[in-house]
Amino acid sequence: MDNQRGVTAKRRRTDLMDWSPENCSIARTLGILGEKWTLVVLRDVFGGIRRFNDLVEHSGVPRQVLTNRLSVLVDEGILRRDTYQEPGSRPRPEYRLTEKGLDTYRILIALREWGDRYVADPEGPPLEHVHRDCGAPVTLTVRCADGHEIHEAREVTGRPGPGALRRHSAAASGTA
Amino acid sequence: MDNQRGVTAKRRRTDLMDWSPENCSIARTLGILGEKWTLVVLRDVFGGIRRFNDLVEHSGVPRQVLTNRLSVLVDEGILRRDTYQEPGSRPRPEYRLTEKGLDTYRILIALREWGDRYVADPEGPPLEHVHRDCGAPVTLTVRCADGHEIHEAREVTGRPGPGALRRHSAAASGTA
DNA sequence: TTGTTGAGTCTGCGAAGAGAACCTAGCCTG
DNA sequence: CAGGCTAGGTTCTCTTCGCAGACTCAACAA
Repeated sequence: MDNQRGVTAKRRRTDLMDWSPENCSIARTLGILGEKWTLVVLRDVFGGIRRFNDLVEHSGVPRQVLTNRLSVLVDEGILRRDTYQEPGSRPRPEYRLTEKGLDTYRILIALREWGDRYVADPEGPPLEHVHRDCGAPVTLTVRCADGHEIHEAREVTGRPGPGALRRHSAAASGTA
Repeated sequence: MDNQRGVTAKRRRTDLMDWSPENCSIARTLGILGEKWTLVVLRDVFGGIRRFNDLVEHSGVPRQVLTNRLSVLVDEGILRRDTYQEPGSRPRPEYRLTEKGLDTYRILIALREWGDRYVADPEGPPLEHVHRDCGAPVTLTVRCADGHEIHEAREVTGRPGPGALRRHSAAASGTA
């Protein structure tokens, strides 16, 4: 349906438009972690809060939503249900991070760093991530495989990877 | 920083329980970026897709939701509404990242990395972030201020920062 | 004037979220 | 062994949000 002008494409489309977003890792990750309270729950579990009521109390998640999120996270293998028993109480479940769950820490650090920069109160950030061994605050660094350190978003660009899929509907603009 | 022995709190509460999550940078960031489609929109804008219909088509966001998200992002100063004019058409708005918006790239990279590792198809990831200058793929590194490179979540721990607020309800455990 | 195009609104239904009350095991005390 | 306590959910109701698809609106072109 492109009324070709001969030379210039009718619209200046980005390359990205030709690639399907259906298997995008970002979208898939958000499909698991992107629900409204999920990352808040993970934040608290990282902080050592592992029990249902503590999570309700601290994170402010509605109980029903927490029930739901916890079971999704367990199903996805991000949390695992463990059992603890306080003396004089019956055994109860607590929620702990799996390896897969632990690996979300970069996401949480990235969110915190952005928030510290743009939406923190003037007194400063309320939470710091520090190196357990030396106590120094940790930060994310972006680096390329050639060892260059990257400081600005503009230095980074996206390109289709090995699993990229062409879109069916995209009538490729003649470019090979 | 361990719980004082003398007190033996009735429950083994984490320190974190005593700190209010109300000014948490992660939660605030999620309050802005955490809606279901917001980061998908940003992903596409990073990829150079800037026009309403292109975003609808590529990202699959429902039009109404896109309208809403774009205006939130503009209000928050993450996107800015710019004007373009195709020859023979009237001026129309396009959406571009501000500095604040560009700075979300670490979040997107963190999400992609996690997704590539845990939810990608066997063919490999569909999208790569590469260094614009040298073409090498970029990755996130976690490092502490003392220069140690961190490879595991367990090496990182959280602690209250300068802006941390005690919770009203938390009966402080005697620690000054 | 009419048609076209990009960028949105309008409408209506179903799904999801927010609160608050209620239920359910074990353990303990009387 | 009845009754209460407690942590961890369920159930219920109400409101909001998401979503698809049709519709509107403002230049510009013919």
